[in-house]
Amino acid sequence: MSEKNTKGMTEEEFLSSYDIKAFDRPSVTVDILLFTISDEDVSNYRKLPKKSLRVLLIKRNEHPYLGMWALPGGFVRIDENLETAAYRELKEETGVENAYLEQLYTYGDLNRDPRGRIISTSYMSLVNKNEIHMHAGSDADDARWFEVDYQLVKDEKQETDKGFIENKFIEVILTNETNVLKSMIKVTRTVEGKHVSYNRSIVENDKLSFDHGLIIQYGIERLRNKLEYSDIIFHLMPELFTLTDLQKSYEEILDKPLIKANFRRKTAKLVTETEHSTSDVGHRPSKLYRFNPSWMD
Amino acid sequence: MSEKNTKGMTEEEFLSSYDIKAFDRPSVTVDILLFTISDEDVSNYRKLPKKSLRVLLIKRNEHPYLGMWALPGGFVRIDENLETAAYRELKEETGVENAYLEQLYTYGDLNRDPRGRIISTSYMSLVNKNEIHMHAGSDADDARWFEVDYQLVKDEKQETDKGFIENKFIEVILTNETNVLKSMIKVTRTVEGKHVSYNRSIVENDKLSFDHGLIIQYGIERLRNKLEYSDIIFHLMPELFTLTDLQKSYEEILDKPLIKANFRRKTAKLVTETEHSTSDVGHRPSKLYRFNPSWMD
DNA sequence: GCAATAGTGTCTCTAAGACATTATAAT
DNA sequence: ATTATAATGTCTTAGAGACACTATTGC
Repeated sequence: MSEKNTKGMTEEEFLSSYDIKAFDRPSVTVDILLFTISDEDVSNYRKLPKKSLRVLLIKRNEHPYLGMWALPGGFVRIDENLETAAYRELKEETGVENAYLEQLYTYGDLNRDPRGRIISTSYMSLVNKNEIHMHAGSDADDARWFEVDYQLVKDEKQETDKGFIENKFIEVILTNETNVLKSMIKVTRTVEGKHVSYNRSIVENDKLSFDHGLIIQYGIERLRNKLEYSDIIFHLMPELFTLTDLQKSYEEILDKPLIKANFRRKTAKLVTETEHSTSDVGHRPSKLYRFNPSWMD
Repeated sequence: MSEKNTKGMTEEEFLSSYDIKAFDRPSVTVDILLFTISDEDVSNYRKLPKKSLRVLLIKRNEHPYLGMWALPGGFVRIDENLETAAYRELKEETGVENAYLEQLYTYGDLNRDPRGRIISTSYMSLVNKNEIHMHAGSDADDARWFEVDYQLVKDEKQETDKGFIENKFIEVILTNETNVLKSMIKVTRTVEGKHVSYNRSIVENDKLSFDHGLIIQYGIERLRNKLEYSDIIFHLMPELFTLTDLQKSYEEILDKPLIKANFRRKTAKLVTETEHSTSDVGHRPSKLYRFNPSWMD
């Protein structure tokens, strides 16, 4: 097209004279919230192992937050897509190449990073523990899995003259053999007449870097919601699994018990029975199932 | 904390020597997807007006995409939060100050903007038509509402050796007294074994700038989903409304008819009856309701 | 009376939830 | 036989969906 702008310039003329660096720009990073489910050790030979939801964190070996724990991530290169950057970081930290990856939210507050104005897009990734081959990357000499604990601590509601303010305090506790990290998140819902607004902030932070507590809390919420209406759980499962495994995984993430018969009815269309079954488990063996990706039809 | 890094620097020393501009950085913009619902003119004195979902677009008066239509938005300043930038742009373009605003998605593909590497975070805003006082801003001499039409044109599924590929073609048509804009979006779902991936791309674009067709399509999907489990519809409604108004608004967004009695049962807890009612409508008057923000309890 | 919308009653069907019963492996 | 899990049956209840019927206004 050879249309001209108000200064009589064609598109080519405009673009060649356009200096995108004339304005000061923020830096952009990606942060990866990598979840997996693993089995805890069992005491009794005939008992099944308990499932535990875990998140991968990296011990920072540089300022700021030196020695504290952070989500894997890093700067987006000028010549790579946002999603490509996320996949690259994921691979650098975990060796996983084809993992499920979903964009979560972009954090852009002014003072979230002491190094300067840094905007970060967070991604959630789900992997099955068996498919990970960890090898510490260049800026990650210390990557570890942390067990996730999530609970609503307080839910208060104050009446105001025009409506009300509701504050939910959610505590996220991340545990490891040697570390306990905590973050308390305040989710505020302000209602004034028909105007509603939400705000999330960190009110307490223990050994977690940046605003990563916020990202983790948001990610857990997203994961829980998506469990109810999507099939993402299967990214956390191995190729073959028992229905009890599947149920325990749901229960661990949602943090509530489910009734077996009902659970099986609801998930029946999502899975396909295979020829295989468990053996040597100290009790009745269980059929193994696999995910049925055509369940939507 | 006075811990030192591997080079023996304290945090202060590190930060003062840290040059965040050493790496080339992208530019960051926000784009606002502003929806409203308006009444179409009526022919018959006793008939109610039809509802129509509309989106605000701005005619570009500069390269690139000179003369085409784009979402309102602009560069994020180095000294403002991401959300603040979105609110600022929204106010500049529409005069609306307290509107509902929700982050949608961040687009970061390499070649989405011919001016250079630009990453854009999109926001969805919902306003009631009565509360808008339009006044064209500096780089927006031409802001107009477009009626939104959205339809699934084709849904094809091909078997592959390891699974299948599903392509959905969705056409978004934006109409105005003088313009018809179109965008065809392809949503691809690739299933290979248990690995599933999604991809969205524009396959046809008529008079719409950048990847804005993609943003609009995604926004409509988000809006539809949220209608089902949240109360955002009320941001599109006036202070007082009839249940029929509310129902027609749902129907317009979801693009399907609802059954009155069922609709009223389901929305009953979301609203409060008032003393007021309509009058001079050429048929039985209707009670007016208002949103009940405490419906969650 | 009529056109158009307002508002309510009720039947059916499905799915969620709760609970109970039977089955089968390892020791 | 005991223990722990596997697998299925069935009753109840809540809610979605479909449809029918009555009510009220302006002209």
